[in-house]
Amino acid sequence: MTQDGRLIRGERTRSAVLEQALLLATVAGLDGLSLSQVADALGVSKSGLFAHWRSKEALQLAVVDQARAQWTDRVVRLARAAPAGVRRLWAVHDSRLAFYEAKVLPGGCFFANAHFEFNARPGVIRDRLAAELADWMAFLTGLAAEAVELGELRADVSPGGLAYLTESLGVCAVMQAPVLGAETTCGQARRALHEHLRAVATDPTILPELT
Amino acid sequence: MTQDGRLIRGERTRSAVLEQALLLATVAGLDGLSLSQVADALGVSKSGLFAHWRSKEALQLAVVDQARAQWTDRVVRLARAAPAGVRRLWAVHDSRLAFYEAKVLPGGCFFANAHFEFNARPGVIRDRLAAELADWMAFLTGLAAEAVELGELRADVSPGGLAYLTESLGVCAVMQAPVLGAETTCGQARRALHEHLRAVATDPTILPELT
DNA sequence: CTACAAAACGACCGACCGTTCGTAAATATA
DNA sequence: TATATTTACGAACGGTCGGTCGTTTTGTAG
Repeated sequence: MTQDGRLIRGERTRSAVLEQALLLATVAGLDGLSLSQVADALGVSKSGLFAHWRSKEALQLAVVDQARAQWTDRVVRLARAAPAGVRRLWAVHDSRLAFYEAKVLPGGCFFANAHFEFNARPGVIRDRLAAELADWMAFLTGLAAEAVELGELRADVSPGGLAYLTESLGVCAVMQAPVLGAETTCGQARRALHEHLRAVATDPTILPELT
Repeated sequence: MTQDGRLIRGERTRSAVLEQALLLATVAGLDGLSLSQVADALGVSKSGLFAHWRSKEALQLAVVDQARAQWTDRVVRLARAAPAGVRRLWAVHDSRLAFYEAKVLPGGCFFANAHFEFNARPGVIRDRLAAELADWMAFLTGLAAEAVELGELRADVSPGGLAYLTESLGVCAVMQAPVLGAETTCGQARRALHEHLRAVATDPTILPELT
């Protein structure tokens, strides 16, 4: 290990592997991910991967971390710029759809893909994905509850129900993207939540107009 | 071939294989499906499968047919009993969620799983899945349009938007099922669409109460 | 009973999988 | 420069995969 703060060699390849593995996993699936393909794509040896992770499963868990970090950076962080309440909830929805439209990941959404892949496969990975989903839903529910407390949404709005609706529209958008095109389906997801929020907001003009 | 109408041996094993393959595919994925496992589960030889389908891909396409037939029988057919219009749209949503709750398929929803699995994998299977999804969305949109024409929904309701919302809630329900339990998540999906339909219906009492 | 065709089988193939292990190169410390 | 440690490598292993082929069983028709 170096004494200064520079990235040592191992850490550089480690993050390069994770980045590449995330890309491949969103296409081939987290389980369908092939260590040979990851290694070949980076020009490193397959056996070298086992110096960083003791097994394929350990690498898969690290990929989940990588996806979470990317999601936090590209979706959650952007939304924190919006003022708390209904506008922040909308910002999350919007930047999430923008993330899909930007096609950062060739396979659409890592978490959606992984959830359906491990739906019926108990184990460490499914538990981890479940925890991530619970976190995410709690985050959305918290945003909705905040909007109610601020008086920006009608008092009879259920934060959990609104979070569920928001998540539903996002998931469906990425599912239909390959069929209808990401722009079309993300547009539908935007319009649907926009209309719904305007309908349950105390001040319908609080949201920006949809272009 | 027999001269009477009885099922000959080949057809019986053929349908038994498809049934078993559908079960396994919803867990391991349509691509992760193993011919050896299918054969072993039925006590037949793997090589015998190639007498019915020339390749794994051909079997996979047949499994899609099988899933479609099951879906039509367990979801669409039930809904046709409801009167046309908003009540039929609701019946589709309700029987679909009941199908999930009944846990007929151990992996949740075959189509949802398959869509996310093949999201970024062009080819015959993805094209087929895309066609199925297009059919399904057209079906939902038609139901919504019918409800508008009958005057049961406000005239400014977009049939496509309503269909998208309905599909979203269903997909998200099956995605979250392993985390929160199918009953909880299907309940949320029911409540969400029920509220929405009551809000946009010309006569809010047209739908049955939610128990 | 014989003849024939549909159906199923067992053995085998090459390819790829995740994993192990002994060794060599690269980089740090002294 | 010499040493120690991290990092990466090539070769090989057992196992599973989809797929092929020749043979045998099964069920019907004549």
